[in-house]
Amino acid sequence: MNYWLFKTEPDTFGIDDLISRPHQTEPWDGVRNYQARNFLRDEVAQEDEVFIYHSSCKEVGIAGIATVVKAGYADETQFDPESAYYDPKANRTDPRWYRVDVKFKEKFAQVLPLKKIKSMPGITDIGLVKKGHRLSIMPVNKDEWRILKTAAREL
DNA sequence: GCCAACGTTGGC
DNA sequence: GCCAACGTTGGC
Repeated sequence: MNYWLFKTEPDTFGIDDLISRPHQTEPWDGVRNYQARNFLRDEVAQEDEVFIYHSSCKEVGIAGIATVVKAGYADETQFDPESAYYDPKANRTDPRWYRVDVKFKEKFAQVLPLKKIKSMPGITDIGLVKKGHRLSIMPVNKDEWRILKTAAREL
């Protein structure tokens, strides 16, 4: 089992939106970065766990946890001319963009702030604290997953 | 709104 | 395949 961090802008779709969805489940679509796409297509597996990270908002940080309930499959929005994520160069025989389905698991009482994450001694590997921190889908190693989850629950 | 740190595009 | 120009992300 692997661990991940998915970024989202809560003004558009945050952890509360995930909670209010039918079955508390939502396709994680609209990812349009090749490195992030490769993770979604090749590595994110059913039952993996995911930190839901809120960006570009008042309280930047990790808001909760979701579980992957469906591994990578074609992101339907790439084929939809009405969608903001439409990609005219995409084709169905060889989809360019992928998504997974995630289901809500846990919401922390408070968001674990980015500032705090950066100050934690054991947290040196996660993409948030390194260069290349703009990736919207990033792996989290097992040790840092445990440290961050524990810290978030103790807030 | 600023701007650093990227990623992508396209001319050559 | 290089790289300048351009676009986007995201913290502050």
